[in-house]
Amino acid sequence: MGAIKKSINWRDKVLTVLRSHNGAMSAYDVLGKLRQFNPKIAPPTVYRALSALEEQGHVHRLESINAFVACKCDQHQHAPVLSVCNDCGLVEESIAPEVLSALSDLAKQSGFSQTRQVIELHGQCVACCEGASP
Amino acid sequence: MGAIKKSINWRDKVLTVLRSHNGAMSAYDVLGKLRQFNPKIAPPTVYRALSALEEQGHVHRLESINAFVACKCDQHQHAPVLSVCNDCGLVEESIAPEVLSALSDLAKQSGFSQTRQVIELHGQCVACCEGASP
DNA sequence: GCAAAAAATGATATGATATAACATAACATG
DNA sequence: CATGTTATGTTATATCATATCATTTTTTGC
Repeated sequence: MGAIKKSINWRDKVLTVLRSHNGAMSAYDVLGKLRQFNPKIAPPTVYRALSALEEQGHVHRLESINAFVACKCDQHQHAPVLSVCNDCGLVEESIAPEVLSALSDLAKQSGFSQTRQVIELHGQCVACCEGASP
Repeated sequence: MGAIKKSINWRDKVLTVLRSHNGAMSAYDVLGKLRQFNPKIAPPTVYRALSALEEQGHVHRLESINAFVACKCDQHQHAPVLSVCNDCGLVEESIAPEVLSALSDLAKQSGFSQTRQVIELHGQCVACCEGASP
């Protein structure tokens, strides 16, 4: 009984924020958005939510730009290839079994026991390619 | 006009420091080492040297751990696969044409014009695999 | 040689990213 | 309710990186 302060589920809010963007967001971008609701929210809260979401596969971290993006397929146990457009910031997520198997072969050859793959491409997305070369 | 350098060449020193380590070093690790010679050296100097070395292909940046490693083959135009041992920190560098071509195929399919590839594996190196499973 | 231009380096400050450490609150369970 | 577990809040700080502008060095053209 009594006035129980219900805890806020930051994971859901973080995920909602990420899903409302096409491109990647930094943790502090997310923090900024969340502060619109609760000005007192601190970085660890966001990072904890992001870590949990990443473990669950709802969010991917873009290692090469220190940013995060909502998973768009929500369906895979495999590492995605993340393609980042230099021009518009769009992030495409691809499942690429052939890339992964080539990596497995490589690892096997050198006896490296891989537990995690980071595969990121930088360049121009279709729209920006076309727009840029008239 | 000879190509003789008279000022301190931090690039060479940074490269020497990196080459003297098997694993990756953070920029500030390198900075620490260089301060043994010149206590006044500042972060931008190190980052500038690292950027130049990376452009020249003498150094690779490990995006997923914010660290740097000396290139061991010094011979390629192609993006390497960098495998980082979680246990001992060793970084292996591999040339993997099949991985790259699988990535090219993928990019072509989606119309993404790739200009840079980041491919990093995390796991256990051979030595640590064997050591860890008696 | 020497001055102007270009490149590299030095120095200060700050921005951006991320986590350690500990406190408090919520919740499940016997 | 006591207890253990997990999530969240809070403070502080660690870590990574660059903007900016001053100074020095190197190159270039004569």
